[in-house]
Amino acid sequence: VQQLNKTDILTGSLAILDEYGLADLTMRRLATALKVQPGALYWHFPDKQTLLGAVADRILAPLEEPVPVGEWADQLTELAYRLRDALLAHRDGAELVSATYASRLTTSKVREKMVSALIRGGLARADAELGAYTLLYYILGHTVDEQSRMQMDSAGALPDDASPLYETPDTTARFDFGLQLFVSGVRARLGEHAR
Amino acid sequence: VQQLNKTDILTGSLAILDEYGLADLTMRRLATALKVQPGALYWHFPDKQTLLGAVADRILAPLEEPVPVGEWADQLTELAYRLRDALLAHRDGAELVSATYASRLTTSKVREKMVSALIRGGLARADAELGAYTLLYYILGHTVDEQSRMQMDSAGALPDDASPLYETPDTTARFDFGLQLFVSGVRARLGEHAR
DNA sequence: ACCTGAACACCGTTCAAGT
DNA sequence: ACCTGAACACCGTTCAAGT
Repeated sequence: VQQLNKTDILTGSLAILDEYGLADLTMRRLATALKVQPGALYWHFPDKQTLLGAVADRILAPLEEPVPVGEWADQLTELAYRLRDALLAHRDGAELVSATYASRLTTSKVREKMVSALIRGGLARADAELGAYTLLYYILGHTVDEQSRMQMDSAGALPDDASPLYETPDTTARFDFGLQLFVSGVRARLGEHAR
Repeated sequence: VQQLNKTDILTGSLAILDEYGLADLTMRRLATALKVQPGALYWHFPDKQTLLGAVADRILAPLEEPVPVGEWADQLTELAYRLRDALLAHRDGAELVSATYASRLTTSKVREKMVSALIRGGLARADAELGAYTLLYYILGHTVDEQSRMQMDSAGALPDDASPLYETPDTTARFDFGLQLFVSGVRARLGEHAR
């Protein structure tokens, strides 16, 4: 740890994120962890927002992997699961991405891949764009909720086996519900009914 | 403005929100606006989070109004539009609600009304609950995006008539797309095809 | 080019003490 | 019961000055 570079800063950011959460990911704490003065970070990144954007990119890196060929609906489902997995892979990952990716989402690779899948499915370009946004909003919203609940539960140290029975225990099934609802909606729009 | 009460505080909060935005809605600025010391606010609200929660409730108050009788899909559409309108009625309204309502959403009236509509439509209770979440996530995500874009545009003071042509100008139509996609998805799940 | 030292202008929250 | 005064423990950001 002699010469600071962007990669070190991002790695340090993810370490703090995973161990202490988004609220503790401050420029000053990050600087301390990197054994550097707070001002040093500003030589590499213009401001905190930009840094968080770069962290978000790192979190979403697994989505660069090409999705296997197949039916459009399967590809879409695959993309959705990958996105959710990437967000869940880091503490507060969903919150960070949805907070910093608000408008940058427009230029994200995931979105483009979803659009292509929808176009191959038969949607017009304009509809495919709107559809991709719809799915993205759902995935982010659901995952932020799921993750915050997970963390609340583990922090609450639930009284023994009193796990929340009132909820479907299988969060993946819950996620899949909305996902399949979306796919069904697209199918209906395409005039398909079978499957 | 002699004796401070919760209502005054909430009204003052909304005033700051509308005029300066969520970032400027701080306990200290609020106190100054109310001609009071910051500590005074803590006699009425335990912390900022709770205060913001109460502000969110005020923003969503219009949704208490009973929704007219009709087909379930129409009721759902009506609820969705009302929610969006309520969020758009205040600067950063969508952001504030989606940030503070993360888990409180579970106990919101809107959600319950959506659930009832979906049950009347024919979904099982468990599916109706999941469906309501799905719709809610979409509405919040879409509206946060829409509102932030609105504010970026008006701040950017677009070079004359160079309004964003690359996007569907009608944001309501964009919103409706995802909404109808959702309704179609539910219909498909119900085994309906007509309409 | 890259970082330190030190400051600036803020935050949310607490709490004794006043009325 | 309700609020003030004053502090505590933080923030993000800037920038002259050092190497």
